[in-house]
Amino acid sequence: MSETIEKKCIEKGVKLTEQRKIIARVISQSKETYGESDHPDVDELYNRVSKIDPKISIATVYRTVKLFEEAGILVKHDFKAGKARYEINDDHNHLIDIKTGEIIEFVDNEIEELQKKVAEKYGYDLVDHKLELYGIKKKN
Amino acid sequence: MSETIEKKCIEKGVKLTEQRKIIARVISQSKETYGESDHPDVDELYNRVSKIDPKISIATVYRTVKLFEEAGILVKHDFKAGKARYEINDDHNHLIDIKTGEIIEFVDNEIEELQKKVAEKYGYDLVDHKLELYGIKKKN
DNA sequence: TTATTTGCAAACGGTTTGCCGATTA
DNA sequence: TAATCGGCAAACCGTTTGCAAATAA
Repeated sequence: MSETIEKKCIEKGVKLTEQRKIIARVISQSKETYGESDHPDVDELYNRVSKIDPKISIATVYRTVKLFEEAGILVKHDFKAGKARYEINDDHNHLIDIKTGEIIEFVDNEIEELQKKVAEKYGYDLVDHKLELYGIKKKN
Repeated sequence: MSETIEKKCIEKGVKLTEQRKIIARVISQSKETYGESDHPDVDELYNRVSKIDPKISIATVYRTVKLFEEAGILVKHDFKAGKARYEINDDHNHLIDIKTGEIIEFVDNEIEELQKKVAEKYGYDLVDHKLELYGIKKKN
């Protein structure tokens, strides 16, 4: 599981340097290591990467995530503007707990279908979409 | 139509100064003046406001849109991170043309319903949502 | 070798803030 | 009058970039 990004780099012809491999692994393993709702920002990524190789600079982290994004390997989120988060591009949506900040990932095919229909209706081909739900946990 | 924001300020107990009135009007009238797909960023807002009263500072524009947002009058968007846009909070979604940047507003009750269902499913009350579709215009 | 990548530190750009005089209730 | 607001300029902070050294093809 945790070499997904490296594989995709090879597929897409992205050169794999030592630094990029380390960054790729940190991202790939983030959920396994930190739990399902882990969505580290670039700074946090940099912290984790630093533990493996303290010589990697934050500029390299920024350059690398941007590179991976441009290759379609990662997607960028701005849940809270001013601090970008990147994660593997596997096309799910987010339900965000506005009290705790917890992030739940979900997929819903019905919604997906309707989105396509809306785009069609306006004469567009849907190439991407972003859906974020913000909620408060029910007490029961 | 174009005093909506002022009315809401009164309802919500937001003090209306001269500067705030001008900013409110510029926002209220943006679509009438600049067309349906007008989504000015703060800088552009500042430009338009300056034409009415050149003494209003950009700091005031920032403080005011934030104030209106906190009062629930405006919503903030970060379509392209790094440049916030504010518009009247009337709960529509956006279809964005990735080639031209054109922004189409739409509402779809079916999608809305499904969103609530998803939140429910995870034990949440939906309090807000953000849906952005990115598309390319079909040639036909 | 030739091209690409990295680390460093400085620059950038949108946004916020401290100060203090002006305005408002 | 007491409290809030607004203008200015400086600070802030996430992100990008120019440069020279290091690495890869």
